[in-house]
Amino acid sequence: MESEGAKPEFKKGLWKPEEDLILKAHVETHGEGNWSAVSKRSGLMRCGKSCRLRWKNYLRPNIKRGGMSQEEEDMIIRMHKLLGNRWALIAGRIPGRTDNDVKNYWNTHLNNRSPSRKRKTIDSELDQNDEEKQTKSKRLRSPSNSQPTCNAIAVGSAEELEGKKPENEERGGAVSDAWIQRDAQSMNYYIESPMVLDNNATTFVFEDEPFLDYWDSFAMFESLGFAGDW
DNA sequence: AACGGTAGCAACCGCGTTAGT
DNA sequence: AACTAACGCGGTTGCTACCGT
Repeated sequence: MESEGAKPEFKKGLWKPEEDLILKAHVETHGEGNWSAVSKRSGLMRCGKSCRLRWKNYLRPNIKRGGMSQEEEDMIIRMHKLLGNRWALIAGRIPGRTDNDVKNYWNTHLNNRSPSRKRKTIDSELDQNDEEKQTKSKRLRSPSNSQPTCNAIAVGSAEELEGKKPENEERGGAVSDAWIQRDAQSMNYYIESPMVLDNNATTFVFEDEPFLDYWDSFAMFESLGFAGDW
């Protein structure tokens, strides 16, 4: 029962190129932040939230468009194993990719179960036949339609990656620590079922190597605060 | 060629957290 | 300390393009 005129009518739906230009120009001159003021100052009839999202997911510099590389895909898989649905955290490890990107990619390419999308995919068993079906479908269009080859890479724990303990367990879903073995003496984690990929850009861990030695520097940095904890 | 079904992306919504007053 | 506004995140939905029949 909002009285007319009480609150401005914000535009919804897809952004037009000219709106993008306005927003981009505005942010470039005024900087990020204070999104609620952006619509007023810029003349865009979009709510601040919408502006922020558009900037963050699309207009920001260094945003990567296009399909995920095999490296990125592997990274997503590994990180999801660790962190669950913490898309922002996962995206933070993949330069140029946004949480929305990662989330969408996971839901469409990697997560066969696709729980949020209740389309009639018929069988709930999701066996190998499912893969056949998918192969028949649009996945063929994708240049990188190969299934993930990495299904067992997990290092550290979600707490380590975040540098804190999760306040809310249910948020972010299941974090599988089952992959991780910890050496009581060396106090290092080991992968239980590692898969070694010949790829320098990623941080896969060899069976006999303590993961900290291989973890990327950013993660290392983040872990430091936690490392003294135990 | 037309139609229906589906995948994929973009954007919205609701809620929790944080910062400012 | 309490309240409010802004921000950030994850879940969900809408729309469009594409594919198979």
